Amino acid sequence: MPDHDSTVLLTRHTKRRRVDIGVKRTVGTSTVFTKARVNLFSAMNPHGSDQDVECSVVQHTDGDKSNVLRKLLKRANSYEDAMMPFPGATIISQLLKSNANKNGSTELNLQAGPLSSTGSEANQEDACSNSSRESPQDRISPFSRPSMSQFDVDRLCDEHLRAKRARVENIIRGMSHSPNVAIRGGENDREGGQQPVSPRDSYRENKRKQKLPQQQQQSFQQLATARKEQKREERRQLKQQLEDMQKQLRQLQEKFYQIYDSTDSENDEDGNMSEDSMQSETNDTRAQDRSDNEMSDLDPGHFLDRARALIREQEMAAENEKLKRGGHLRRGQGLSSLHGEGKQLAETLKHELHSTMSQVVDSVVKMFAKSSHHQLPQVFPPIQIPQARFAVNGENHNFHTTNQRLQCFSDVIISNPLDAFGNMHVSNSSDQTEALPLVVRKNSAEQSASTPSMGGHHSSLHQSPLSATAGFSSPAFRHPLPLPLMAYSFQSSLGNASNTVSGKDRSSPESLDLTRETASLRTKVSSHHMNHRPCSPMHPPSTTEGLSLSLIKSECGDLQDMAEISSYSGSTIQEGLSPTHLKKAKLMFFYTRYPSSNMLKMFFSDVKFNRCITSQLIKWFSNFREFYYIQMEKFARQSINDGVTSTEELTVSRDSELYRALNMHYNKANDFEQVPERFLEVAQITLREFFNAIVAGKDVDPSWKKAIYKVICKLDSEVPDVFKSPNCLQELLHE
DNA sequence: TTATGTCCTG
DNA sequence: CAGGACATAA
Repeated sequence: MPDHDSTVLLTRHTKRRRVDIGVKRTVGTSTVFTKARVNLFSAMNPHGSDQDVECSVVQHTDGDKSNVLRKLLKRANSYEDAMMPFPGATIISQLLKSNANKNGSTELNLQAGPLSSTGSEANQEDACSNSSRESPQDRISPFSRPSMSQFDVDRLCDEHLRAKRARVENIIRGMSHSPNVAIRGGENDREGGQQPVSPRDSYRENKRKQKLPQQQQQSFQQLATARKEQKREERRQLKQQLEDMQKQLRQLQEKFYQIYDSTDSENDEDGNMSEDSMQSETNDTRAQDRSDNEMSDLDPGHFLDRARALIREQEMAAENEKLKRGGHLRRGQGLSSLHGEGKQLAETLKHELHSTMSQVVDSVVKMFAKSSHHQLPQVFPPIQIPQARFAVNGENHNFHTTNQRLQCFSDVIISNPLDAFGNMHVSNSSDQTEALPLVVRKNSAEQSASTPSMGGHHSSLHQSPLSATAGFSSPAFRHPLPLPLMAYSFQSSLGNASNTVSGKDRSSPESLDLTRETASLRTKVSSHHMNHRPCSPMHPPSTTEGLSLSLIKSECGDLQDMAEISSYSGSTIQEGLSPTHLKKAKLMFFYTRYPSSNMLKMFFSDVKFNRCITSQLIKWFSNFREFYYIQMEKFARQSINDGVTSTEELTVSRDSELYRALNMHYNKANDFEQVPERFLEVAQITLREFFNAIVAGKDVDPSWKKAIYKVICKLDSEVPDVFKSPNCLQELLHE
């Protein structure tokens, strides 16, 4: 039984019919949650022991899930944290690290199972480090051969091996500039090789080395050299690409500066602006020098860094441009023609710049992803480096495919789906037809640069619900103008995405809260239509939890509907209901209390109807009626209390308080001056109906209002045709 | 099942 | 005003 049935209704005068039926209501998880919250937080139900047990179980699983999520988030954060101190760290090393973490966590989670209470963070960390500590002994390579256990043979191989290993490690070190990874690899190395070893240790070491049979070693050598070649080749390609990019950028910058010059010559107040542009130019050259220097020691991380830096520079330039334009605008000294021209050019340039940068970043990322895809599995499995920590319970997971690794990688990165939306939409920026606010661009550009696996590489990702929603929302974001329903659609896309992503758990309290949050924010988004984020990114844990657990039941969450919505993005038909529509609906309520959905479609012809719009409109009128009937009941009771005995005394005029209350609700600004007389009549009839029913004591019947509703629904009048016009409000209010 | 409506909550 | 739970008619 739901809580309000048991608690609230006790104190209520009006009993709902389904109070009785309520017994039938299944004890769904959601009600259990509600109950659990009541139990846990209000301690209002000290005797519900059975339910408490149930609740604790459910709560537990939920807690575990959120633990997992928190962990994932934390890992994602720690990934970013780790990135920060080591800007030179290669993506590969980071990838390895994140994978180590990721694998550790997922493995353990699988082990522990969702119901286990041991899935605590500390436990995981312990297990992780344990596995890494014990891995040298525990690891069993599939290539190991028992016949290599002879001590002499080992010794013969030893030096050879050592040389090879040194080479391999050089390669790895060349790839990874990350100090921590390098150090860790070194530690591992010293552990086994360079320190003076006791016989026992050396035995252990030899035992470990047996895991590399000679044949394997030979092929490994070949692989290493082949890989070197490959890397050189890719290096060349990347270098060339970067040079091309830089060339393009320089050209674009020159265009920019031409504009600067043309305006600067006319205005000497822009000294600091020129300085800024100079600075960015010097930054550019300096950075270029640096990158040229590092070109010989190329690694993909630098490409990304470089790309990011370039984006920032371009954005700075663009911003300066914008500021300058603003300045000119303010001064407005006959520059209007030049200004318009320049602005247009600037817009074009900005767009070009942005799309170029996106392409470049994407291609670099793709390159990198490809190279890592090829190289990782070849090089790393046989080498004894920290991936040993992947081994859990003697099982070696070094042989995970790169796809898996990348999947994990991206999983961690996309821990905040909202950010992911942002990324998606910006990585498609070739579609972008209008300049987005710089802040947004900057943010997302950086993000897209820092999420390499999200580029074209992960084709499966593009089939995912996430991308579906992104694909849906990006056209919406492209229209900065009236998109009030964006919130609605956004919410539905969230609901849909999470629905598909993680199954059918739609009963967490968080999800409810999230829904409310989005709901309450929805209207805000409506009025500030460019606010892309109904859910604050300030609370990634709750947001993400809400998303993945949530599975908001969304009435319009069908892909079909979303496709409908998106397919209409280009037309003049609005995708959603605006405050204007609400106002219009309220005015229509003066004529009709029970509009049919067909009628609504006729009168809101400027809205693209789908199921969700229809139900929203219907809901509006339902809410209007609710208010209307509440007022009626209130005034009826009031008049009874005031001693009114005959319905004849009950009249509704434009002066009456009842009318004022209603008018205040449906016509707040009172700018609609043609409230039909019929409305007053209907209101009066309703009031009398309520009065009679109450006097007759019918209100003891839980459904006593139904009879009244039946009467009232027949009193609808025709809505004037003016309301069919999309601009009816202007016509109605300014006549 | 779906569409619609009501009641309740926030 | 919106969402959820539920009822009910079609």
